[in-house]
Amino acid sequence: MEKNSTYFGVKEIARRANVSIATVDRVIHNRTGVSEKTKKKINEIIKELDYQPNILASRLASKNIIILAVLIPRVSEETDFWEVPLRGIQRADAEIKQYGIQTIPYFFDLSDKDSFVTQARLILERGVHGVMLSPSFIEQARNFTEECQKLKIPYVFIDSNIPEQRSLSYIGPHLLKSGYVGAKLLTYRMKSNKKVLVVNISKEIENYNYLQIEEGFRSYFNDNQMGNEIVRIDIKETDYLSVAKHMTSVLHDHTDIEAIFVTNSRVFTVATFLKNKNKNNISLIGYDFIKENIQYLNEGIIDFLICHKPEEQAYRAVMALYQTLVMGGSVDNIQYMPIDIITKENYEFYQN
Amino acid sequence: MEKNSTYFGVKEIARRANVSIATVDRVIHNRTGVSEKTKKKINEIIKELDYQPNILASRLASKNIIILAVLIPRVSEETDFWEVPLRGIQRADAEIKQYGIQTIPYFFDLSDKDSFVTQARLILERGVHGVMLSPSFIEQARNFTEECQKLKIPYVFIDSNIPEQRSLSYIGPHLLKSGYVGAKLLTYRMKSNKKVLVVNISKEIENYNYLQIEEGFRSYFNDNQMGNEIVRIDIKETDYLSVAKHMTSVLHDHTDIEAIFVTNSRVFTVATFLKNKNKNNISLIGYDFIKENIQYLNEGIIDFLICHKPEEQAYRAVMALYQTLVMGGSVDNIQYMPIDIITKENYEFYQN
DNA sequence: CTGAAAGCGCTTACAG
DNA sequence: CTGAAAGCGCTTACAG
Repeated sequence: MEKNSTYFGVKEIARRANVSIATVDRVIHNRTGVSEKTKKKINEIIKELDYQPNILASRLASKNIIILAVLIPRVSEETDFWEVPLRGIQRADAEIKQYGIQTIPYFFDLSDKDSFVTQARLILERGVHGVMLSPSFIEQARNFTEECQKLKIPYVFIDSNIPEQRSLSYIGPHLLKSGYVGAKLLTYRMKSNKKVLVVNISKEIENYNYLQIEEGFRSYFNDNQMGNEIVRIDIKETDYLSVAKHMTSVLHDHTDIEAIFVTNSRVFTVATFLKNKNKNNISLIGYDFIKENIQYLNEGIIDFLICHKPEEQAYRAVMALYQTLVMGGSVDNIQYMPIDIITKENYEFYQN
Repeated sequence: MEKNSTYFGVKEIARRANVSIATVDRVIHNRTGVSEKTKKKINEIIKELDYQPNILASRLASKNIIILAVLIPRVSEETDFWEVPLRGIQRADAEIKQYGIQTIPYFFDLSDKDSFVTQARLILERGVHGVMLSPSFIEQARNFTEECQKLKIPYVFIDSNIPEQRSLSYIGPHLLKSGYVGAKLLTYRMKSNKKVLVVNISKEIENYNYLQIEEGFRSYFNDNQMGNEIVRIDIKETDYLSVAKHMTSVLHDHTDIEAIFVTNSRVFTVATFLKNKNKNNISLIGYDFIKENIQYLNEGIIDFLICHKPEEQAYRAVMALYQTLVMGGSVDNIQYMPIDIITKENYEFYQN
C-alpha cells in the first residue's frame, strides 16, 4: 500500500526535481508544455524511484471517461453462441466502470455483411477510445480496422484472427491446433480402415476463418500416418433440412463412415439428423458450449465438444483495452485460449 | 462513473439527513456512537438512494491495511505442484495490494503434520483478517479452523474440502465427478473383458480426501454397467522404488490389465515404471499439470491428465476473502472448478 | 513553460 | 453523540 514508509509519489518526485506536482503530472502523461531539460530530469527521478502511479487516485481524480466499443454478432434464433461473450463483456464492464470506463455494444447480423459495415460506421462516428471486435466478415473487418488505425484507435480481435491486420491483440483459439485436438479425440477409439467425415456448415465457406480447423484436423492424420480416408462436405445453408439432405446423400455414398467432425457450433444439426435416422454407431465431435449441443452431448449423440472459453475471450479483450488505455500497460499480441474438451461427464463444471 | 450527474455519495446523504459526513460514515461502517434516531434516518436515505460506496475513494483514504494468510504445502523436490497455486496467490496479491491488502504465505511440509500445526499457530499469533488453506491434514485443519471460527476469522478451503467445517467457501474440484470423468476417458476405447487398475499413492491413504476420486471412478462402471474388473492397490511410500515394486507385483498377478488410473499427481512414477518395463500397450490416466507428467504425456505414455486449475483456485480464494473483507460482498459457499482434460495435443494452451 | 489551488469520494483523528 | 478539517495520491482548470 502507498501508505507505507517507503512509497514515493508525485509529491516526492516534485520535491526532488524542484518543480510542482503539476509539472510532474505533465511528464508522466507525456503532455506538452514542459522544457526538455525538466522533462529529462523528472524522467530520471521517476526511473530511479521506480515510480508506480496509484491508479485508484488517478481514476478518482480524473474526469475523463473512456469509451470502448464492442462489435459482435447479435444473438439470433439460429444460435445463441454470442450470448456468452456478451456475459464476459458485462463482467469486465462491471469491474472497470468504477474506473470511469464505459463499454458500448454494437451488434451486427451474421447473415448480413451490411449490418457489420453500418455498425462499424456508427462506432467511428460515435468516437471511441478502443474497439473489440469479432472479424466475422474478413473483408469488412479489414476496412474497419484500417480506419481505426488511421484514427489511432486500438482494436482487439476475438474468436478468430486476421493476422496481417496489426491488432493490439488477438484473443482466441489456435484454430489449427484445435482441429488437431478434434482429430485426436475422434480417432482415439477408431478402427483404421473406416472413413471420417468433415462437415463445414456456413453461409460463407469461401470466406471462412474456420477452415484452419479442417487443416489442423487433416494434419493430425498425416502426422500420425493414419490410413483413414477423410470425406468432406460443405453445407452452405444452415437450416436443418439442407443439412439433412446433404448428410443423407454423403452417408449414402459412403456407407463406412464411423466418425463425423463438424468444424463449428452447428454440430447440433448433424446430431439431430443422426438421432432422427437412428444412427447411433457414429462418433460425433463438434464445437461450442451451447444449449442444443449440450443436450445432444447429454444424450450421448455428441461424444465431445471442443470449446475455447468465449466468455473469457471477451472479458480479456475488454481488459486488454483497459490495460493499454488506462494503465498504460502492455498486452500480449496473441493470447491463445485453451482448447477445452467437454464431455457428458464434465460439462456441468465447465466455465466459459 | 461517479462523476455523472445522478451519482449520490456520502455528501448528499449527509445533506439530506442534516448531519455531517462523518456521521454518515459511522453508520455506513456500523461504528458505535450514533443515536438510534439518526442512524435510522441515514439508513433510510442510503436505501432510498441505493447508495454504492466508491471503493477507490474508500481504500485511498483508509489507512487500515488488511492481512490475509495463506497456508499451503511447501514446494518439495518430490512435487512442484504447489508452485502453481502460489502463482495464483501472487496474481491476486498484485491486483489487490493497491487496495491495501497484504497476503502472507505460510508453508508446511506435506510429510510432516507438525509443520502444519506450527504454521497454523504462527498465523493465529500474527493476527490476520482472513485465511486461505489447503486442508491436507484433515484433523489438524479442523482444529485450526475451529480456532479461526472463535476469532471470527473467515477461511477458505482450496484443493479439497472439509464440508462439515463451515468455511466461507470451498474452491476446488468435485472429486467424485472428477473420478467419474477419469473412468469415462479410461474406458472410452477399452475392451470390456479387460481389467482396470486403480492406484493410490500417498503417505496418508487412511486420511486421504482424494479417496472420493476412486469412489467416483467406480460409480462410472456401475452406472454404465461395465463388466471390467477393477483391481486396486495402495502404495504408501511415494518413492520410485516402492511404486515399481508394487506395480511389478500387481501386473504379475493380473496379466490382463489394459488401463491404469492413478488418483493423484504421482502418476509420473507409474509412467516411469511403464516406460522402463516397455509396457506401451497400457492406457494411463492421472492428475495434474506438472512437469514430469507433461513429459510423459508428450511421450505418449500418459494418455490423459485431469486438472482442476490450481492457480485459479488459489486466485479465487484470495479474491473471495477480499470480496468479503473489503467489499462487503458475499461469495458462493462452494465453487466447483472445471474438470479439465489435458492431452498431448492441447496441453500447450492449458491455463492452470 | 510552470505553479498554486481546488477537487475526486471517502476516512480519520481531534475537539467538543 | 456529532462535526470541522485535514488528508489519501492524483488531475484539472486557471493564472501567469
